[in-house]
Amino acid sequence: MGSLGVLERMLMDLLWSADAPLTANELRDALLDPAATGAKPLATTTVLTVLSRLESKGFVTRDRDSRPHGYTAVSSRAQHTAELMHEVLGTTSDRTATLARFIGNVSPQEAQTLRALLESIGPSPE
Amino acid sequence: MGSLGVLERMLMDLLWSADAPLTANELRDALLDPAATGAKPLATTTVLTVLSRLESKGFVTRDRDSRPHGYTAVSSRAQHTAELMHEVLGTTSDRTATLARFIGNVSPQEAQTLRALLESIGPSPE
DNA sequence: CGGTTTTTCTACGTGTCGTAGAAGACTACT
DNA sequence: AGTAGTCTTCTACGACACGTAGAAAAACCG
Repeated sequence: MGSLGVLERMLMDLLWSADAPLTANELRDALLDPAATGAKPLATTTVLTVLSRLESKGFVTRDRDSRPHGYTAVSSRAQHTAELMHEVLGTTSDRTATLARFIGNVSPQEAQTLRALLESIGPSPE
Repeated sequence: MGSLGVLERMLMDLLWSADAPLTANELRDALLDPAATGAKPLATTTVLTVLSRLESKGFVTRDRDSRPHGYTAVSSRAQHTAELMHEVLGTTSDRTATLARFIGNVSPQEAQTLRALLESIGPSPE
């Protein structure tokens, strides 16, 4: 599946949370900031390599003109996750049954959220 | 993620479609049946190895008493897929936004299905 | 008991990912 | 423009998951 490794995932999380392009060094530093709980410093090249892989997988774009290349997530975290969910859903032939199990496990609040979302998409035909 | 390899997936598909436990040889044969389009025969041991891995991952159980061990999927395909979807959903912090994107991409028919399912789970207030 | 079938153990090749050094390209400052 | 510093690319290696399967051990059947 189009899943991500651990480091890849951490970088994507940072890029998703950022509202502007980030450079490799900014990302490397950001990986140490929070708590620094046993966080070992990564080589910049490590970050660069992973960013390249993410680029070739289509998850990030880089601005090749600005010199410290700025990296940006292609789609939002929500978008990406939703796509993954659809991908997973697509692996089954029994979509309705799957959705039933899926719905059967959401919290009441989320059920409410879903109802609202379905309303907004296309008002329920009475 | 708890995803499966190609062969693992094919075996799970067979087990999910079966209503009775299958043996390794039955599974190996089943992998050739359909079309046989470039399907190369697998060694029985290959199937056994993968089944063992699937067992240790908790996806199948085997009946160790009957002699050609009978293998059975632990949960239905729908159940498994739904769990995967929840797993994916759990990787985001922004669950509502993710659900919004998810709902935004379902077909109208499926939206209808979802409405019905949400109704049955707990009638919409009002 | 002996042959056949089944299971377990072990292993190897490939692909992906984390990791990073070395070399090359680019920027900036003097 | 030249040199020092920074950034990127190239290349590589170890670890792990998975597809693949042989060899050996265990169990079954006649």
